[in-house]
Amino acid sequence: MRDRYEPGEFEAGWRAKWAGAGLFKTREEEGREKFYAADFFPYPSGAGLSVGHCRNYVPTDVLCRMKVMQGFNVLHPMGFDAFGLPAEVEAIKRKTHPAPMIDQYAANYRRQMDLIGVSYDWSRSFKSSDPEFYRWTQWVFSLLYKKGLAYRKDASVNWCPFDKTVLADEEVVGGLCWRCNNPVEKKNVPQWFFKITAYADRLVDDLDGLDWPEGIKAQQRNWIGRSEGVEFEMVIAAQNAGSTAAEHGGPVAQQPDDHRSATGQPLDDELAALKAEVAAEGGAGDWDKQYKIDDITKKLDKAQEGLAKGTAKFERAVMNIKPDDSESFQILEREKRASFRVFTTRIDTIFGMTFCVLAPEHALVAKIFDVVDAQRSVELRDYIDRAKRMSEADRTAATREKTGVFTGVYAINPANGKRVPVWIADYVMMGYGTGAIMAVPAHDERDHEFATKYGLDVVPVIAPSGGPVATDSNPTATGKPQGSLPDLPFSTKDGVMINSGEYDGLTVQEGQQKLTEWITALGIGEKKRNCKLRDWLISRQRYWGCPIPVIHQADGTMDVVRDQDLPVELPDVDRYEPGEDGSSPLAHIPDFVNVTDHDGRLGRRETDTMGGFACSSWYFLRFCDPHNDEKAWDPERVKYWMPVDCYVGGAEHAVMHLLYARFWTKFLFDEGLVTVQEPFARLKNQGQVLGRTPYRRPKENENLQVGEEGVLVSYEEAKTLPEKDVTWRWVRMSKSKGNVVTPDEAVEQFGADALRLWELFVAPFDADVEWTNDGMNGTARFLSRLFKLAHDLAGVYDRDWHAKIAQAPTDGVGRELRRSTHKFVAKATKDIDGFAFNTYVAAAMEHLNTVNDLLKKATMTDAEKLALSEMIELTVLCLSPAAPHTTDEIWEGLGHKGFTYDQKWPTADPDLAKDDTVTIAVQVNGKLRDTIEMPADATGEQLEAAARQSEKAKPHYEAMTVRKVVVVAGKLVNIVAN
RNA sequence: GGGCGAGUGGCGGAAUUGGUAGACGCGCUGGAUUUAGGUUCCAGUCCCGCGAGGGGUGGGGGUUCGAGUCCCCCCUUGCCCACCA
Repeated sequence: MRDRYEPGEFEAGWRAKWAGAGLFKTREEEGREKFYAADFFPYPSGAGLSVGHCRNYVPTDVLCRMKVMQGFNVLHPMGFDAFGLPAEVEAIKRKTHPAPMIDQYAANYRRQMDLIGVSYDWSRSFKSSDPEFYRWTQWVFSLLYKKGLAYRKDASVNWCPFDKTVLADEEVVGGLCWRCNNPVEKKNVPQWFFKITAYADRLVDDLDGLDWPEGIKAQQRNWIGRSEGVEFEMVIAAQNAGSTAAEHGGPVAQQPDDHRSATGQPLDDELAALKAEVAAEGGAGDWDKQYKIDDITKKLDKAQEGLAKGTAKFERAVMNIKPDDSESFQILEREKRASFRVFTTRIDTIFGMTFCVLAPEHALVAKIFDVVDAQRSVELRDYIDRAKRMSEADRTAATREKTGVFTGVYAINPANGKRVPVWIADYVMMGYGTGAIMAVPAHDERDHEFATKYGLDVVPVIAPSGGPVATDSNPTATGKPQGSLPDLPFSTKDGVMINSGEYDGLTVQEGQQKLTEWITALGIGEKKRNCKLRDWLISRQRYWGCPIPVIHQADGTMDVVRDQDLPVELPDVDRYEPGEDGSSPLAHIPDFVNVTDHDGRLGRRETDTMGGFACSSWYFLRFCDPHNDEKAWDPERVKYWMPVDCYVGGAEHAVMHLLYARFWTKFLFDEGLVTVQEPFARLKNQGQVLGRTPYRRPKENENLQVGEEGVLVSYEEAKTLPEKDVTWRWVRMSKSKGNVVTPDEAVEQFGADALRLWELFVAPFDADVEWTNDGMNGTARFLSRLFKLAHDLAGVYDRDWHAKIAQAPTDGVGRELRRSTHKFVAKATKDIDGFAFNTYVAAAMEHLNTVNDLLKKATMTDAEKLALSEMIELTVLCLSPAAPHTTDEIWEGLGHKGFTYDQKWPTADPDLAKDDTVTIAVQVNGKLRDTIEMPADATGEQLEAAARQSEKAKPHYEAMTVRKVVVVAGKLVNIVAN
């Protein structure tokens, strides 16, 4: 047996033997538990793998290898996310076709993955661009289409003029394209969407049951952005066409409204009972009951058609418009109830509404043109046109000052009957809620900024908790008004209502409930949940993607391609560049476009393709049954393997891939095609690997991009520059930064197992790493020590140790060896399961150090020889997942045939691992003064007695009175004295 | 601005979850072996102090017999989201 780690001599040989034996072929044997682990579906970039990718693949591999040894049926597949923009862009740049290019890149990825010994079952591998795969992507599309969850509509979409493609919302980062960082524009074209919003509630609610990093769950919740509030109707009041700006928001005489009377309508018993329950519970927080109440209320309202609308109460509260003879008013009258709806999460602040804002795209804006004078109409048009032209980036720039324009019309605040001016401003987004808001400048920063700029009223209606504050409507309250309110605006929910009529004094929570009840009873509003999440824009006007399987008929209708006619194959063409106008290249291929459907009708194929995230939304299902050409999968196979027990990849996919895959899985669950509602039971994000990257100072007259602090240079150039002009920064490894360390070079220099161990050991799994090769010296050294130890013990190794060791004496060095061995077995098992790979490797090193120390004391008794046999065998097996080449080499050197991968994972004996003496800390007043060795099972009395004997501790309390002695079994004795 | 996280030797990081801070490794220092070393082995390595001892986990307070760990305030920093009503 070799006595040192010489990776060049044996590692490649073992990889060949593993492949030859089909070692990593998935087993589906009866009577074993299953374990499905997957790494994120990688796009095979031309740059190849870096040591950063390995930080994803090696830990998963270690876990899978242990699970195999523990007797699980393990599914550990790998495939390639071949379709999509990155591949197409690269192919265009290299003036080649994406298909052969991707094949070449994927082959290189596979070569590199094999090089570091990852145990993928390549017999299950596929690329998303294989027709045998995307046939079923199209099939899922057709299922979604049939359920109304895939639809086509004209949409203002994110358009990247540089990449000439439409982007999903998730692909727009700060108004810039996620791929090329160019500003994204708005463009109005027909597009395909998946109705992910229909699943928004479940996508939020089901996060709770997932073993995922909390940060990722929070990001998904935040992205979906569910919020609960009230949506209600605001009715337009007119004003004189020639009225002055001074009238904006000017107070009008308040009508003595009786809000509560509106709730006095007859209620059915159930409703009354529910309300009583809510009241009994303190009245706050129980949304489920609230929803029930709302439901019943709505039904009641419908049953008694017009109850609310027909009542005088309603007329008084809502149609409280000052009679006025202006032409505009008459038009509005004719329109009958010109109105708009607003959404608020703070209905409790409704009395503080001093104006309303419509998004420039709001439908009501067109009507307003008709009722305002010519000059104002020009102003409005001008503002709206400018808003439309503006890019998303400009419009949403956080630093931008708010702009807006008064429409000339007013709406009625239903709470107090006051007229409030209606403005148009682009800080209100058409895509969220109703595209219109009630503005409460006292308690909303954005509204406050706007109100300040345009001189609109600010009326505080909440006083933070800490005592009632005197107000107009409650002048006798005990608190002093002056200085009691913090600077406006503030948005606390921990406060009481003021300036709110009969609601004064209620807490925010009480107010929300009462006002919601009131506005619901009034019939102009109801509780509502809103989401920031929008439907998933899936179509791309690009070549390199999965074709959307739809045929447009001559009569303007659409048909989805029949299952038996799938796949709609991507035509093999020479030219596939996108058109300048944003049209799909497929649209220019007559053979593709013109189609005769199964009924013999002439039609036109849909020429859009799907964005790459469609493929990655179900590939993990295909791995369960990858070669099925009858169906996308056999439900039995998917039922067996799903869910993915452990899913590993980078945190950058927190919202896109992971949200889409969850959506498809839920949809397929609803269709009865899969048995799980969630695809990934456990998710782990590895930390990023950063490479040392040189930047030089900008030269004179050289402009830096915003956010850049220097000019990126190559290592070669950095060497030629004076030291003071170069700053080294840690930047994520990428080809473009020139800071990539490849596994190829690391394996060449240090060996695959040294690389694997270093990937595990370098830092906690989820921590970012500033990569240096130096550490691999340490892991290679460790492997050499392991070889040396095995080499030296080969002569005493008795492979029948197991049968004999029970009879051997259990004391001295032999006992110590066994203790260290079993401690390591326990630690390795626990740490691998817990993704604590760094401490797993550290424990192996510590164990080896202990063994080497013990060996110096050993006299090679029979008992010691057996303990050493056990030690070397179990140590090798427990290191097999991390350093498989090395352990197989040693295994063979010890006289075994086959692979450690096929061996049974050792089980630790807790009795053997247990210490029989422990070091007890002797503290005086919490300060360490001495340590004493005691039997592990010593009683508290014995510990205290021994501690009191300590000569080192005595001087520190002799002169004092001992007040108490704290004894912690197995840990310490603390003598408290003063 | 919001959400989540993190601050421990020269460096990466350990710490049984409130119980001996610095495991393990890198680097460094000294020694041995070697023709040589990007080799191997041995010893040392938180700071101050000759010493007994003292100080020490970003800073300040608190709870406790005892705090890296829990609570409050502050500072620094990473990532994600960002006019979402």
